[in-house]
Amino acid sequence: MPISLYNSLTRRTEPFVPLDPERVTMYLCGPTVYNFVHIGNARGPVLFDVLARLLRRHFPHVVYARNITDVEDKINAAALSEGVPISTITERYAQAYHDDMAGLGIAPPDIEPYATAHIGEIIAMSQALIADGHAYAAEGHVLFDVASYPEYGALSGRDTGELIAGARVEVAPYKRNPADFVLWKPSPPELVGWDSPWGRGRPGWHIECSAMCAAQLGETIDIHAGGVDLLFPHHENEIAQSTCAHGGKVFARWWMHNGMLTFNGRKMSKSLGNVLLVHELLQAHPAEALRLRLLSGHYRQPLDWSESAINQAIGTLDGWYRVLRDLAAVDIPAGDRPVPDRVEAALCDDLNTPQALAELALLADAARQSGTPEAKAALLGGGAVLGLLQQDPEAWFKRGESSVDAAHVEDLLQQRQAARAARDFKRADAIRDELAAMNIAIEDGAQGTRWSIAKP
RNA sequence: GGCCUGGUGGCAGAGUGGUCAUGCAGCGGACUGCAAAUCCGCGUACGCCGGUUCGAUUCCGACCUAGGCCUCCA
Repeated sequence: MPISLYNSLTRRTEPFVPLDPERVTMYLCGPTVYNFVHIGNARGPVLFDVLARLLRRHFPHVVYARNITDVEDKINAAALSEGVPISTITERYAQAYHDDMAGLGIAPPDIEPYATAHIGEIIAMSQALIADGHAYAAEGHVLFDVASYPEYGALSGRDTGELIAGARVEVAPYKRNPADFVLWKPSPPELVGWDSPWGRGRPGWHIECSAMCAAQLGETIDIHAGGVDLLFPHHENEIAQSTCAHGGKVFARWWMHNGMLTFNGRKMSKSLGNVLLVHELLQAHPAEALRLRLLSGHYRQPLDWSESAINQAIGTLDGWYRVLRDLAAVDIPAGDRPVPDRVEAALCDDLNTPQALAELALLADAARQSGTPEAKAALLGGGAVLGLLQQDPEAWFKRGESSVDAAHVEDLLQQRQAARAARDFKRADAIRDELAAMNIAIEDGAQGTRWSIAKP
């Protein structure tokens, strides 16, 4: 089944054909580790995790890199305000990031390059750009000369003249052109810095990704992904740097951009301060519900986040897990869960996760009605490619169980059963009310009475 | 101001030139001691106005409106 992906560069959905089918390369712009990440930051990692899994099913060798930006001015600011070295900040938040990603069921990338481990490459790339007339040094800075690259603006659909006319870019006296951007900048003694041909300094943000891509994946990569907010200027600048540094070679063959997550209709961002942190959400909600919500809209569309949206996701998962619980006796070995064609087809169609979820709902329905091992295997297989339905159903329904006294619940259920047998329904209902007050929901079925946490 | 996306039933959210999205919630019925779950059934959905067409939610144009980027940002 061929994969088609929308390419931001051509603005069309095109059949995905890697440069080298034996080695498919993908890069996602990772976090700058100066703070906890919010749920909007997690949208890309979740989506491109699903994409990486899809690619791995189609190609024998996929190299997926997601970087850690561990040198950047915001890190410096955080380190300064806490009075600690930047490594204290970056190590703390890189660890938090890993915890958050794992919490959301995101598989680690194959490679996780750190910017500070690529300073040599960054300097070398800057030197190469200067040597070829694409960059210049001025007052301890190195700047990319936008005028030297006529294709600049191809990704974002802007032309250089328009950018200059925009006049909202920083105008610094050492810039030849207001649109020129920094590759290297000087560091005062109190800030982290590395020796370079231009004095002690630190890299600009854009070139870090270019250097890490080239070092880890090669000069031309198949897919470069990130949020649309990075499309300009970050990705535009990456293209300019990498293309010019590599003799005009195509930098990334596919550009993929996920839409923004909004909260109350506004983009969720640290600078706006309307953020919901992943590690806090993970404490309050089941991880799969967060993941389902992130996958429930098409990746290129904006997606709004709300409490009710999470509750809807929980309701959906309840239904699916109920099917699995009813089929608990049917054992499906982990290796015997094929990916259903219709789920695969949806994902192959430009990663249409909402369609894949609709297919999953139909599979759940089929499994509920037929109860066959094949149907259960299909449901599990479909869930797995989306990172859903990975838990034991009992665990799903009894999450948060530690807060209740299970023995006491069982005791009450036995008392209720006795009352029912004696046709003392008033007493039975009173016990049910008592359980409800304890946040326990019960269900009488052919196999006896089940209980679960009503609102974990 | 420039560039770009969207506006689908109570909510979420795909998709398509001409019978179906799907999920959550709701309503009616069956089942159940009653619930829950399950099963059956239900709701004149496609911003507004024109145009193209035998036929448009789907194509084209205008308008209204929401959001993103143009500055750090996933």
